[in-house]
Order: sequence, then C-alpha cells, then structure tokens
Amino acid sequence: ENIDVFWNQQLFEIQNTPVRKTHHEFPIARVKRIMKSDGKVKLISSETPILFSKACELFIMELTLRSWLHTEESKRPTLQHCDISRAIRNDQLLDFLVSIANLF
Amino acid sequence: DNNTEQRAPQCLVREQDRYMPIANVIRIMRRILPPHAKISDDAKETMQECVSEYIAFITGEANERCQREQRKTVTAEDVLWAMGKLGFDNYVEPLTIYLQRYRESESSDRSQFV
Amino acid sequence: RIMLPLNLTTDEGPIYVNAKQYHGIIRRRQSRAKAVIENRAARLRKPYMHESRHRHAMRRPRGCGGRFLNTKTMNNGTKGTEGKQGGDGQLFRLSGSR
DNA sequence: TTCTAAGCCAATCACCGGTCTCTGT
DNA sequence: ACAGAGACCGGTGATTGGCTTAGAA
Repeated sequence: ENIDVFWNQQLFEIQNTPVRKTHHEFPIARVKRIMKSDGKVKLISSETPILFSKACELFIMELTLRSWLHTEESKRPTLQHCDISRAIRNDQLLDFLVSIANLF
Repeated sequence: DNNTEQRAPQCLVREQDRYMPIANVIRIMRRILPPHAKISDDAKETMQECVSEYIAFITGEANERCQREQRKTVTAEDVLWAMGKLGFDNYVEPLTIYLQRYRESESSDRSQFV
Repeated sequence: RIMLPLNLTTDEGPIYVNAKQYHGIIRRRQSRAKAVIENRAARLRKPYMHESRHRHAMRRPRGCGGRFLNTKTMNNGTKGTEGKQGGDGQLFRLSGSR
C-alpha cells in the first residue's frame, strides 16, 4: 500500500539524513506551549519538543497523503476539508480526531 | 503597539498559542503532494487543528504515565511510549532512530568544545 | 471498537472509536470542554492575527496582478509620470502558474 | 455552464532560540 | 550537581491581501 512505502521512505530518510546542524521545521517554543496547554503537564524535557517537531512532520505528511488518496479518487486537483474527514473516518488510528473534524 | 493587538475580546487564548504556524504546516503538506496539487484554505486550517490535537493527545497519555510513576518531567521516552500505546506504531521506530541520532550529534558537539 | 458516550453538543449518533485511544479521547474531550468554559475558546477564526502585519500588507506596493513586488527592482522612473511599464516585471500573468 | 476561491509575490515585526539566573529535585 | 522554568534580547522568517483564472459546484 501507499502508506507502507511512505513509512519505509521516511525511515530511510531519517537514517540517512545527516543531522549536522540542528534545524527544525517547527518552532520548538510553540510545540512546548501547546504541550503546556494541558494544565496537568508540569515539567518538559528539553528534547521532548524537538522529538515532537519531527513527529509533527511525519503526522502531517501521513494525514495529507491519506487525504490526497481521496482527492484523487474524486478526480480533483484540490485537497479539501472533506478529503481529510474521509481519511479520518477511514482508519482507526485517526479516531482521536473525530471530535475536531466534524463532517460526514 | 501592544494595545493595538487587543481588537477582538472574544477569546483569551490566541491562535498563535493554540496552533502551529500555518506556513510551516503548508510547507510540510506540499512536501509529499505532487507539484500540481492544490490545497483549499479550510483544509489548511483543518490540518493545523489536527496537528495541535495530535500533540495534545499524545502529551496527555505521556503525562499520565509520568503521574503514575510519580515523575514530574515528560521525557522523550514517555512520548515514544505513549505513541506505542495509542497505536502509532509506525512512528516509534523512525522517531527512536531520530532521537538516537540527535543525542549523538549533540554529545559530539559538546565533546568538540574543549 | 468502543462506543463513545453520547455528546449532547453534537447531534451525531453513536460514535465508535479505537479501543487503544478510547480513554485518551475521553480525557481530551473533558480537557477541551473545560478549556472552552474557562477561556471562552474561539469558535470562529479571525481574518488576521496581527494588526501591524495587516497594515503592512495593505500598504505594500503591488504589481498589476495583485502580487507584492520587489521594491529594489521596481524603482526606475524617479517621477510618477509612468509607473506601469518599465521596472514592473510582472505585467502579465504567466500561463500555468495559478 | 456560473462564479467561488487558491496561488502568487516579498517586507515588516512578533516571535523564536540562545543565554543568563534561579529554583526544585 | 543537574535539569528545566522564566526573563531578557537581537535576529529573522511567518504573516499577509489584490488580482487572475483554475476549477469546485
């Protein structure tokens, strides 16, 4: 399946990309603020938001890819909200998003 | 300058505190989409909200493990453990490698400073 | 699959979710409900976040296609007699770049 | 077919990361 | 002794809208 080759590709990229200079796609400070929005969270290790930043890259790419499959199925060139909703309903892994992406 | 930002008193929590920057989100989305692909504005906002929920969801599970073990600091291992428990099995191995490589590069940087 | 407790805020019927995520979903739902009650969380998005950046964008020079243009490459004619031609390299829309 | 909306451009300035001190474990 | 929170500061990339027309409807 497309998703399987995606994960093999990402694993390969992570293993082979030199991590010379620490460049992150997302601001670490904001990842930490979103984590802190849960009032029960007290202290956060410094490398935790860095790990989350990379995890967000993977998550966005996976959800975008799953959504794009439905975009193609509808023969559209524009990925829209309903494609993401279908992707969420399509896999149990994304059940935690049912509350926020309300559409059917 | 700071006063000019107080226009809409509807919400006390600002969008820039609840969501990741939308330009970064769009850049990552385009990374895996074909070059000719388009993205609607509400799809961009929806992806933005999904990422925030992804962080909060996993953080909550990781934090509960910390509370059970009487610890106050949420560590990278807590996050990886939470991902596995919540079913994000595909994320664990790549992110473990990533964390390992990150720690190696950081320790090498510190040993360089002598 | 486990059925979520019926939510009164949504008219949706029973929702079944992944057993691994069930408890976390419940916790998050409570946390979000509490945040909504405390912070009066925004239901609608603002058209823009920063007034200063909005004014900056409104005040910037634009090409005839509505795009922001490079101010360094733009300044050729010192007088305002003809601002359209000459320095403006974005007079027409290029095909295929919507 | 009608007509909504997504891409395109780059300059400011709010925010991010680095550094410091301070506090708790 | 160690590790993270919070305050401060300087550099910088995310934010931002009008027009065209692709494409959703």
